[in-house]
Amino acid sequence: MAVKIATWNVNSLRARADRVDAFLQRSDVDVLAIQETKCKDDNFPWELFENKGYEVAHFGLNQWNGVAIASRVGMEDVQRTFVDQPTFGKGGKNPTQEARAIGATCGGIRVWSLYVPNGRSLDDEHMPYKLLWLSALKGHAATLLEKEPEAQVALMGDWNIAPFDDDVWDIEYFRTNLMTHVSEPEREAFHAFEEAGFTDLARAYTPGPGVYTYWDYTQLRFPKKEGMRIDFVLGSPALAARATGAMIDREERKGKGASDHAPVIVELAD
DNA sequence: ATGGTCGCGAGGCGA
Repeated sequence: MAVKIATWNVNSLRARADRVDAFLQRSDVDVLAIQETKCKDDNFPWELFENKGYEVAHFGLNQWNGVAIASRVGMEDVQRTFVDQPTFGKGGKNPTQEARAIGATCGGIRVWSLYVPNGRSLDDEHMPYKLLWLSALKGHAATLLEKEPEAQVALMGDWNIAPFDDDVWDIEYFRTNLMTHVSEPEREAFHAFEEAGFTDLARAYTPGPGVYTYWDYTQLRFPKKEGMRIDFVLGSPALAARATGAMIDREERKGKGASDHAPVIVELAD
């Protein structure tokens, strides 16, 4: 069965409920990986998905982070946090597992909805956390393929990394201002997934330059076309072999009440 | 105009 899978950082599911509803309606996706739900189970809009025939699994601990998977092709073996997922506590105090990863098997695909730590600044303690988090995730993903080389795995989410210079509107601006998302350690952490056998399933169908998935709310970044490509669907070899198309729903970034991220959709053949 | 925008939740943090 041909399926469509998508990832979208909604920046609050409650604030974006109507937009998510409309997106499901028009996109016809079978699986949606959501990031930044910004809620707990108590105030998660379950009916939004159930009314449309989707099963949904959520992992949210507080008003920050929060990840979910909605699927109408099955939802098995839900897993909250991956093996050896690092913890974080500001100033090293009270380190806790954050709600940044949820996995489930949907239609034979091991789907992970991922919200990679931001890093905040190059010299912030959040940056080593980000790098360690990615290293541990890569370890988990590589283990999946060692156990089952033909496994269909989709690592989908907000990676908070722009892997190539063309993935930001002006690399010199980022370099000059010592900005995150483009540093070599971050890029190496991303490319390690490719070395482990994973492929960016959307890029071949959405070539740059000037193609982005995120635009900052400030400084008129969207109308000025100053964005970043930081949301990705990385597929294992068996999944990559099924990819037939992809699109970035840039229209979703327009208008009042938009998330700062656009959905990334990947089409898979039988 | 040395900021400019969001969301959460009720002041400041996170992005």
